[in-house]
Amino acid sequence: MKLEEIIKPLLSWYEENKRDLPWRREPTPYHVWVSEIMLQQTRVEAVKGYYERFLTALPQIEDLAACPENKLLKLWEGLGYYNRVKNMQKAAKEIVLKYGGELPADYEEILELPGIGSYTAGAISSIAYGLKKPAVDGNVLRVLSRITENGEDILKQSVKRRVEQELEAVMPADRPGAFNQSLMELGAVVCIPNGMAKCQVCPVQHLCSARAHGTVLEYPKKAAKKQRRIEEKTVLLIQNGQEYAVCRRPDKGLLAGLYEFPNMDGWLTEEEVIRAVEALKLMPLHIKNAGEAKHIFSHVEWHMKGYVVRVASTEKRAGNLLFIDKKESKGKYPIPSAFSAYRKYIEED
DNA sequence: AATGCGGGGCA
DNA sequence: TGCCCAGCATT
Repeated sequence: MKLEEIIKPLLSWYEENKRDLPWRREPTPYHVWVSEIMLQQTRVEAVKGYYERFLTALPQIEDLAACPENKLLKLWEGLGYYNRVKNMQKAAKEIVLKYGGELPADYEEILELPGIGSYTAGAISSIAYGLKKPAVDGNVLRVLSRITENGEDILKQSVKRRVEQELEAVMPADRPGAFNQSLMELGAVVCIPNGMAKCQVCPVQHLCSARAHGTVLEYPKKAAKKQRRIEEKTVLLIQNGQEYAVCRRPDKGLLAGLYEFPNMDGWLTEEEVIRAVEALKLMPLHIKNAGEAKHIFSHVEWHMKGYVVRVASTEKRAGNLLFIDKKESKGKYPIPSAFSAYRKYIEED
């Protein structure tokens, strides 16, 4: 099978079957960029709402460059991988300074921007600028590994690099964006990752080696993942009248720069919690169990026990704690989904 | 080359 | 529960 045989059937199929997605309506470089960053390791359905809200709040690259960080993270709250949006703002500032507020129409220059790797650079180059550059993501690697029955580990960088070279050599110069999207679209709706691939409706089924041999479900091959570690935490919902305590996480590492409820490593007893609160120069009045919760990240699990602690204090700050008003703070502080089980304790009554 | 980085949907 | 998702940066 020659790789270029897939081009015509894929393009025809794509024109007939492509989904109506928000970022396909007006594919300006900025729009394509925002959508591609949001779509990194994130499903289309999860992105749709965020995409519309983000562009309504920040319609131009200049708006993104000038946005305060808390507002920026708030727009991303719940989407995950928060470095994506921080890098996007860094890039926006560079674009304003160096390129007059427009993304450069050049693959290598786009690739230099923070948060943009070969996939995203290829997607922007091909979809927004019509440049002949491949956009090889997980979908593309899966589809091609099945068509060619290639048993190499698609997580290896070397495999991705070779696929990029092979595609660039054969992809159509007149419709690079449609070609790239046709491969991804096929992976998303036909040659799907979980469950049964819909080979009966596949436009390249006659070219697919795995289909011919009944081995579709054996591809793609991937190396086994490392096991997650487990962390036990005690989460405090510290209430002082109409205010509750939050603190900002460090600038590096997990959930960097987001806000959280004060918490400590390990499971503390009520007595230990009382003493910990006193150590913060707060006077505990009452403590109540807030139950257990679990949150799973890709590389770690949090097993949390929560306590509601009512305190007496006139301080706005205690240590690195920040007491914020239940009403006034509404929508201001980005708090990750890991704490969603405990939000109800600090919402308005 | 290996690891860190979120969150949710689905088999 | 485990797997995967329109990946990238850092080490």
